[in-house]
Amino acid sequence: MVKKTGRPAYLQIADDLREQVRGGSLAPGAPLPSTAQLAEQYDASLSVVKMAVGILRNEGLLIGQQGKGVFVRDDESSESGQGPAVDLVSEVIELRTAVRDLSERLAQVESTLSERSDR
Amino acid sequence: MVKKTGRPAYLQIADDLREQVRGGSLAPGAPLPSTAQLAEQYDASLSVVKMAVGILRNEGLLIGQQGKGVFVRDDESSESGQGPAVDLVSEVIELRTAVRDLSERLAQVESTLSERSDR
DNA sequence: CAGGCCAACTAGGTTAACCATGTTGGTCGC
DNA sequence: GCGACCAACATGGTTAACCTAGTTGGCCTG
Repeated sequence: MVKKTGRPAYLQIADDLREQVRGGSLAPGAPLPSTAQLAEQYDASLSVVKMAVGILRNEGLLIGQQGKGVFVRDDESSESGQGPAVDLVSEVIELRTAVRDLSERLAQVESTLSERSDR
Repeated sequence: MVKKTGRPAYLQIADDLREQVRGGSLAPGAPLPSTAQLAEQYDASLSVVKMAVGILRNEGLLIGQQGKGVFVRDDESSESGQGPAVDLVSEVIELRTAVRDLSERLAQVESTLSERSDR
């Protein structure tokens, strides 16, 4: 499953899961496959899957419950008063992570470029 | 250094570093201590330090450069507060600004590259 | 002295193992 | 039947090891 692009596997899986949530393939409140099942699906190790889930958990997109599983964040479950639709929120989160990733990569390119022009 | 609170060590370290950046103790563009040094400072393993740095890197707060070190991001314009539940409208505005900034920087890099390949 | 090579650093990705903790379902004894 | 227990599963945190790759400085050779 993991493509041979330079992008690390755990980010690829995180992107894919984020896309599934945003696209509705994983509905709010729905459980994700277990870590072991995800590892088999993506043909990846348990470690990278745990990393990917950890990222999305950190972003607030997923909520893990020990002993039960990992679930797509549900508005009602997390907070009562809620504003915009989940679609918009997750899309903004996705865009934000994409922008940050691009920003970092560009900064690295710029850095190496300036370094080489100095010498 | 790591307190025995329920909060995991890698989050404690990430919080501490984030606070140092926000408080100016780590100036924009300044390098962080190496992973090994941070591990010694916090009396933690290399793994948890790498996790903490990875989180802040994912947030866009830090930028890692292989072989050199990890640096505090100096670009203040496209950096948005990583606090969750930010107003969606302002978030979109910030993202739009960030995309425009990235486009300009990318164009600059591309032109530099083409000039260089011409000669 | 000049240039190249190499050893010692750096970050970063991946994997595997161990442990803690929580949930669930089935079985066994009463 | 009912309750207690237990095995199997789940997430989550931590650690260690191995590998890739980039940078830097020093040493050695020509």
